[in-house]
Amino acid sequence: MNKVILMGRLTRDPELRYTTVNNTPVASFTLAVDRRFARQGEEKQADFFPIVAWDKSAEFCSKYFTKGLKVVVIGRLQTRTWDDNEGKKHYVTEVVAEELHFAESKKSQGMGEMRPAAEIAGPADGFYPVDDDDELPF
Amino acid sequence: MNKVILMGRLTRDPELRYTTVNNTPVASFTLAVDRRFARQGEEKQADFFPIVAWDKSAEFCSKYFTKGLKVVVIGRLQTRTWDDNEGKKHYVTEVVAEELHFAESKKSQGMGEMRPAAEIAGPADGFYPVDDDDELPF
Amino acid sequence: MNKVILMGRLTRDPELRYTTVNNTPVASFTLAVDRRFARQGEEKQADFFPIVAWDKSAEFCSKYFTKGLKVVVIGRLQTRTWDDNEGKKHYVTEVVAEELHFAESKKSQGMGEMRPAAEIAGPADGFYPVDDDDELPF
Amino acid sequence: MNKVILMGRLTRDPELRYTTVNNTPVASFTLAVDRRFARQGEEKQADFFPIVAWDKSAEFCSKYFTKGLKVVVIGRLQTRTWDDNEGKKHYVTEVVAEELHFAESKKSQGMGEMRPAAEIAGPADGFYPVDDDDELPF
DNA sequence: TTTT
DNA sequence: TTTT
Repeated sequence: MNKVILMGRLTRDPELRYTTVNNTPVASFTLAVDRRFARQGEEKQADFFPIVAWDKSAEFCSKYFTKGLKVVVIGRLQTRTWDDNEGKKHYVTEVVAEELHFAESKKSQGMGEMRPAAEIAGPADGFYPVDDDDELPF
Repeated sequence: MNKVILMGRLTRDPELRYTTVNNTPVASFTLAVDRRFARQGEEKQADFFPIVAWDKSAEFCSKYFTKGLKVVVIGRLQTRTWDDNEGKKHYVTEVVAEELHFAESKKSQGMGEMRPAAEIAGPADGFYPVDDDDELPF
Repeated sequence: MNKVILMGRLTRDPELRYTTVNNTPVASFTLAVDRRFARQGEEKQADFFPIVAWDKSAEFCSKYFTKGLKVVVIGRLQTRTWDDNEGKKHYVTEVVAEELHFAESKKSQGMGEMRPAAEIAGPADGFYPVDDDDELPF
Repeated sequence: MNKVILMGRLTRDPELRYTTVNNTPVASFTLAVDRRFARQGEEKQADFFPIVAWDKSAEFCSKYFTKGLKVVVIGRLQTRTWDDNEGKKHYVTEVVAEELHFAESKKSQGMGEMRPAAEIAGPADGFYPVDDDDELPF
């Protein structure tokens, strides 16, 4: 069992790429999540987490998510390693999105009513993403 | 382990009461949670869940939550029984709130900027600051 | 957003049925979830929640889950109404399983190694259950 | 909102330390979380996440958790930076434990019956009884 | 650098 | 008996 639920704001527009092997869409962005309200009126703090979305959800992201938007990400924690140019191994912990939701009405963005976003899943998964985002009326 | 995470809107203002024994504040309201977007373009559906909050969180609720507001409730599922006037036993499943968050900016309610809601907890608990991570000894 | 995570024990073997319309498999059982450890050594308490599983997961349940087994259920809360024989409306809150996991090794049940159970989903959903439970080596 | 739920095994005994400032107990360990069953019969994979627990829960950890034990960790994701001996900044994402549960009976460890683990919380917090629901005023 |  |  491995479940993560985050609510926060995009620090930038999602970046959409495609895997070289299967041409699978992958989107990535960073989510700024406010820490719990500190009582003594200290300055507001946030954590920044890398989010990865695959396939339909990758496309969904890059289509509807923009810098500053408040969203909910439900997914799983995953670790990835990469080697820097000195050949040193680095460990990155990121959230693989399984569900994406809007967390505030987007009138300010001219997108009308808020609604739950599509249910999504990764490519290495046994189940496949729903495409109900295709029916989103905007 | 028993954890529930819901995002939805209050169907009415929270109702604040006090226990007869310890005069503990208890707030209750109903949360309307939209079902996932129905594919065939059916009418939008929602589930309605009874939420109970205690102590600080009870007071917090009744102070800042109002009918129609979109909030996130994190808590635990619990079952309660009560007897109706015919002496029949009824079973109610409700969510005992452990954390409450605003899920949209509340400009319309004249509260300015959105911010993370107070962290709340059970009756024997209070607010507490969360800057503990500064002290990591390694 | 609507997410529930429960760990507990089956109070009875799951009951498997089929919908009259599509012949969709539906399994149901009750999960006994211990309340948080009370400090003063009071008697142990539990809550009892109705769980519903659909399709592949329904079959998975009725095949591998038995009375007394400790499992983790991840899913969503849902409300259902039914009318009793006096024509009175009743509201039931139940958990629709989306993922099922074993929570303890099942040597005592003669099933060898423990492993994460299949990822599953409901029938009214846009995505469909994985069938990796077919590859479970028992 | 920031919630993580993980089930996995300790890769080593927890390490208990104390902050220099307040002498607050801090325990840390790594949790190996199996990835969802790989379909093509690939070798089993796991992710490894750093867990941090404070105060009561730190002591609880170091007392009852041991290498190889299967546990459930509920907490929040957090980012921390540290500088290596070359003065380079490193980013670590870790899980701050808010609740800890045993996920399997521990007969092999000579502890008799399995039971729900103690509920734990942040530094300014303590244990608390949870029989509050008896007092519902309605 | 990892657990069963 | 329900919210936008």
